[in-house]
Formats: sequence, C-alpha cells, structure tokens
Amino acid sequence: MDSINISQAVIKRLPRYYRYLGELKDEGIERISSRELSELMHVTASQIRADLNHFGGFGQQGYGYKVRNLYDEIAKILGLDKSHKLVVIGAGHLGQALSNYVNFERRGFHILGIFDRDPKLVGKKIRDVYVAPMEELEDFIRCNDIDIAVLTIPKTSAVEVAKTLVDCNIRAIWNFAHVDLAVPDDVIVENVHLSESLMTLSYNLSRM
Amino acid sequence: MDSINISQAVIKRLPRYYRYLGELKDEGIERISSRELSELMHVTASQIRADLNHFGGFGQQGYGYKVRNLYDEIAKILGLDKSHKLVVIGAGHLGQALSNYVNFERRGFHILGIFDRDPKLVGKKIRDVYVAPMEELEDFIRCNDIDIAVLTIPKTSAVEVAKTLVDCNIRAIWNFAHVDLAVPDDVIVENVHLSESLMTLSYNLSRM
DNA sequence: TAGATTGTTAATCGATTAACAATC
DNA sequence: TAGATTGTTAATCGATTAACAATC
Repeated sequence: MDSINISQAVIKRLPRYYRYLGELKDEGIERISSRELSELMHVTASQIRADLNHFGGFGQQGYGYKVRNLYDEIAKILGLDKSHKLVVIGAGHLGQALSNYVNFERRGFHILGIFDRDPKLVGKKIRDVYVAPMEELEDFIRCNDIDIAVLTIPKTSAVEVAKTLVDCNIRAIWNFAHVDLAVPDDVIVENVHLSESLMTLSYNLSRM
Repeated sequence: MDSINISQAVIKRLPRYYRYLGELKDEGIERISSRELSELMHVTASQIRADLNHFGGFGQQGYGYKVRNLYDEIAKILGLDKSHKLVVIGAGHLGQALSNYVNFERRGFHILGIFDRDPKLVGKKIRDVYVAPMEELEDFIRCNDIDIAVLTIPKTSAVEVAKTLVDCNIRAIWNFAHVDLAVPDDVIVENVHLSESLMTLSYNLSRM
C-alpha cells in the first residue's frame, strides 16, 4: 500500500483489470487465480500479482482472488466509488458525442454543464443539459463545485480556457485539444490526443 | 536505422515531436538544437537525440536540426506522406464526430464510407458521405481497397465486426470499442479506450 | 580555428518477470 | 495434511540519461 509513488504504468493497467473482472462478475464467476486471469488477458501472472499488491493483499494463498471483491476494490482505488461533477467545454461534434455518452453517467461522472462560444449552439439541448454561453462558465464552475472540465475546443482557445479553469480552481482537465496545457502541479491533466493515436497506427501500418 | 524493433515507447513520442516541429515551422524558425527543443517540450535532450537516431542522423554537429527537414522526415517515418483510405463503422455520435473531423482528411486519412446497422441513420449525409447499411460493408472494403476501419460501435458487435474486417483483409483497425480485439499478427489494432482514460484521471484525482 | 552540438557509448534507473517461501 | 496460489524477493530486462569523442 504505497499510496504515493505508484507508477503511471501500473495505474494505466488498472482499468483493464477492472473491465475483465466486470465481465467475469457478469458471467457469474466467483473466483479467479492470477494465472487464469493472466491467460485471459495475455499478461504475466507475476505482473497481475505485483500490480495488485501495490494497493493491498486482495488475494488468498491457495485460493486466488474473489472476483466480486477485487472488482469493488479496484473501483475504490480508481475513485469510482465517488461521483464527479463535469462540464464539457466545446459543444462541437466531439463535445456532443461525449455529452451523449451514457456510460460515463453510469460510472458516476455527471455532466452538469455544456458551454460553447458559438451563439448558434447556445440553447441547444443535449440529453438533459442546455448549451450555455462561455461567459457563464466561471460562475458555473464556482457555484456548482465542478471537479472536471472536458476540453473539446480547438487548441488556440484551449490554452486560454485552461488558464480560466485554473483560476476557478478546477481539479482536473480531460483534454482533447492538440496542445500541452501548462497548469499548476495540483491540477490533473489527462490528454486524449486522437491524431497522435492515428499517427501511431499509421506508423505501424507503414512498417508492415 | 533499426527499422524493425523500435519500441512503442519511442513511436508514441514521435507525433509529439512532429507537433512541436510543425509549430516551430509555422513560426518561421529554421533551426533548433536538441537542448532548445528539450526545454520547450520538457523532456531530456538525450532522449530526443536517441529517439531520432533510431531512424537516422538528421542533425548536424555544432548546428542542430533543420526544422523543416526534421518535420518532413518524421512525417515520412509516421507514414504521413502516403494517403490512407478509411471506413467508419458505427454512425452514432462518436462515429459522426470523427467523420466530421477535417484534420484527418488534411493529413491524408480519407473517409470513403460510413456504415451503420440502424436504418434510421442509413442515408444520412455526413460531410460528403452517405451512411450505408452494414450489409454493404464487405463489398465496399474489397472494392475500394480500404486500409483502415474505424470502429465506433458497442463492444458486443465490435468483436463480430472485427472478424468480418479480418476476412476482408483490412490492414488496420482504430478501435474505440471497450474490448480487446483478437486479430492475426499482420492486422494492426490501435485502441482508444476513452473510459480507461477517464478512470486514470479519476485515480489521479482521488490521490490529490 | 574555436565553439557548439550531434551521435553514441556506458552508467543508471525503473519496470517486468521468475522463483519460492509463506500460508490458506 | 497436501495442494494450490499468493505475496514478495532477487534476477533480468529494457528504457532513460549523463557524458564525451567525433565533427560540423
């Protein structure tokens, strides 16, 4: 239970364990050994045991892991037992797509506001939320205690909006803009750079 | 110039170098040293030089790198000098968002077809392309020499569709479904698991 | 030439894996 | 108890970085 100093490599693997355990749970499987899980996921059993042991001894010698229990423990580790308040900034195609995605809601990520500077989009209803003008963003974040901002705007505006977000004491930014945001250490930035993912694919394609 | 056996860690960094070099180029900057670039990107100069040297000696001692030249070389390494033919499978919100994204087109990723099994979406026009029914997918891929399939459908159908794609000799799958696709070694899969990205963010948030 | 900076080696650091004692 | 499998250590592997000779 290091709590601090767990490498991002380990963290990035947890959601995948979580997904497999969820599927096992849904299939009604109650226990699983690290070896069985390793064969399912195509990773080493050593890695699974080492990864999990960063957070505690969830298994039992001679038995393995209780699927349900491990599933719940990983949820807690990932903070999925708590709910989060989000705003989506940029109501273009991608912003709308993310706002419409019901699974985030199910996991406790609640989209309370959607903002855009384009007057043509303001007022549009996306699921239960009306797109609001950018001018209302700051007040909204402060008044509604928003944790996470989803940035789906072009990179030029993203840098500027990120500054505003930091001023509003946002805690995390899920950044889809193709730019590296400079924020204080206590603000978390998780980047999704789709074009970089596509370029990686392109590279691997060209080496075939 | 190893050509083969370059680690994915190196590959994943190339698009970021490419982005910074593109910006420098647009600013009219002609040369840059690894040290200058390292300060800009917050990585070590050693890493930049080592990464680039996997692909050739693009620099010049005592001078540094020519921005324009290095930009073009990385484009070639990433296969961005060639054009690619894509189909988008799943015309839901995310499929539409990706189909509408003009920057992919600019980089030579041409979306030639969009498919969905929902009759309500079939016939809908997204930019220049009409959504076609899933029944036409196989013939379309074969007749149009499609390289890349973008999978934006739920995970249950994704596994099955991936099999079809493999049968059609697709070369690469850009997979947005929350599932690990089992494909032969010569088919490339690049995953974008948005929910895993959000969980990573959630983890980091809960440790603050 | 002198100064600067690359390309590359060797040293370091960190992550993965094999092995096994502990123990259910 | 005997068998199984964890938790954890030690060995291995790979990636990063510091250092510097080569050279523009």
